[in-house]
Amino acid sequence: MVTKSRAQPLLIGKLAERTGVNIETIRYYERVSLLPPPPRTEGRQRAYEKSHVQRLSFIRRSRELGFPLDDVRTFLQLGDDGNSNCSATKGITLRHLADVRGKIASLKKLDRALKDLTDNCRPGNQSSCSIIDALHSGTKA
Amino acid sequence: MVTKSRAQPLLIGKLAERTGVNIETIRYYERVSLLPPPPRTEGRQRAYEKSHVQRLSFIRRSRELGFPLDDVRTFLQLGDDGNSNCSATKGITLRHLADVRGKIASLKKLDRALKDLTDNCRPGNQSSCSIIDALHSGTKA
DNA sequence: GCTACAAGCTGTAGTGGCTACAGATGCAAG
DNA sequence: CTTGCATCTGTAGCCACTACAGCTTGTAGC
Repeated sequence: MVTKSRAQPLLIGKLAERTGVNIETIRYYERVSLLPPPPRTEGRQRAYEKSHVQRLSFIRRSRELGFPLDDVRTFLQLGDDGNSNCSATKGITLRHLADVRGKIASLKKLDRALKDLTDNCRPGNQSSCSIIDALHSGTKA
Repeated sequence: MVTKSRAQPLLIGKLAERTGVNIETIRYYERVSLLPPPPRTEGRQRAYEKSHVQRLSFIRRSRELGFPLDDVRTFLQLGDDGNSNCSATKGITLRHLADVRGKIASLKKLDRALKDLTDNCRPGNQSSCSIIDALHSGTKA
């Protein structure tokens, strides 16, 4: 068994497997300049290295936290510049948190409205439907 | 003062004003067969009637409740068929409600994770940023 | 009638963040 | 040599709009 002194590059399928990111998505990230174009093999296949695994994992974790790609790009640039400008990062994160909370609030309103609608709906009893009626009349329940 | 025995048709701008739906959106709804093509004036401008106001308001209320256009289309068809099939309507609404609740749940997870991230972040103290660090290392806080 | 200008028209492209092809290569095993 | 999988490029589709370019129609004032 020969021990390799250097890790050899990963083809895109392996990178996808290690990071849990779809192959098509990886190529998409390259196209939109989130992931730098990797070196290629002789046969023009992408040959990734450790740094790509790290960068892509970073992107994936950011996406799992719901950051838009533009924010992820900013995070990456801050990192690349050496100064991971902390207050800028915090600002972005706080804005995103506010956004998430706004979405929760409006979804909760929907939840209540939809619950009212279904609670008042008893199919089979009458010819009309209270949900359809509500949508027609503009009343909330 | 002459009283008109029939309401005269609305041009698209007036319909938009009355229903609160964007003009471009109205034309879009026509294109995707949510709103039937209205008769036209001599100059080929859309001339809407009361029924269009009602139908468009129905769509707007459905959209405010977050129903996808396909669901709205189904609701409208049920109405057009005369039998506003109540159990079908309720089924769609319950599915949508479940969807909304799923979204709330995942946004709440995001909320917690983002809050942890920002709580632990105190800019200015050190050169690195705990948020960026967390995104790199994959820890939750 | 003429001139502005508003309002309407059609058709197309862009948004975000992927995802799904089609059709052409690359590459390793049998 | 062939099979069959992986990868390649480029394009189109998803959702529900929104924005724009470039045109025609309608209206109000002079």
